[in-house]
Amino acid sequence: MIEMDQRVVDQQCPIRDVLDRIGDQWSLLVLAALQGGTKRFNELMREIGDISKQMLSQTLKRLEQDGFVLRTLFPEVPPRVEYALTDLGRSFLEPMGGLVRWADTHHQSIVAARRQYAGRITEATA
Amino acid sequence: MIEMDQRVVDQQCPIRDVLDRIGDQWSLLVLAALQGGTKRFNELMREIGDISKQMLSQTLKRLEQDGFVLRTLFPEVPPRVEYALTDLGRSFLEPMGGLVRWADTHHQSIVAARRQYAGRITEATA
DNA sequence: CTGACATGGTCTAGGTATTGGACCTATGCG
DNA sequence: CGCATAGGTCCAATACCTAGACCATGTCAG
Repeated sequence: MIEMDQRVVDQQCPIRDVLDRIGDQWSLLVLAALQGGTKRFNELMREIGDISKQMLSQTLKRLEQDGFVLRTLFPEVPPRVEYALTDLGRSFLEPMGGLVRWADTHHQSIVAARRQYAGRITEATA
Repeated sequence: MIEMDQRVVDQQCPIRDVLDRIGDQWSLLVLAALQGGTKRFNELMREIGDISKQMLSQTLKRLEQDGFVLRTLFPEVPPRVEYALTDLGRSFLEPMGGLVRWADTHHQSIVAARRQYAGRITEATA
């Protein structure tokens, strides 16, 4: 069995703490976007597409706070702000890569499961 | 570089689709709880602790829909329902284990980053 | 016989989070 | 002057989530 035990479910555990942070709607996406290199705020907005300014701002703030991302403000006008992954952030790309590879490999099974489920529902209500 | 490219950020891509599903507040936790074996509804409630019935119900329904979890209803009174991981669900434990290991290893760095950030803020506003 | 209890949910009311859009700063450009 | 630009913040409206009441039905205590 994989090294993942009861602690995951314990509300006080470090793993839960980390999972709660990255397990939100946007953090993984922002990290994925930054994986391509340093990016500016609006660049991230465009790239992710359907994230609101406020959420992007908040997500970046939390990622910065937790040490995944480095924020650099160039005091020009209009201001320029660059976001880049820290070493910690880059190290996170590895387990995240595993997740992404899994998603890529098993996506078909998931789509199939959804179709089958929809089928079952239709049957049941018919 | 890890095999994770621009597609991650594309809203139509399979990876994004999967990430959106597991990237909610509870899915990972439920999967972690089920990793220990078949569980009943209230057992999951107790184990996770701070999840509401509605969210647990909804999360389980989605996980079932996507083929991660198998739901078995025993038509007794009071009804008994058991939730177990499918093969797909079990296969997901592997990349998830990577994530958990990373969290465990780097938690200290994150806590340190938070402390440092708090320090900086205090400085800036002082 | 009456009534409480148990399970696995669903429904509703109220609170919290998220969204889209207006607005702000300050300068350069026509 | 007046608009554009970059990176946000603020607010109102909306979506989401929570706690708790409620449902069905059979079993067991009294």
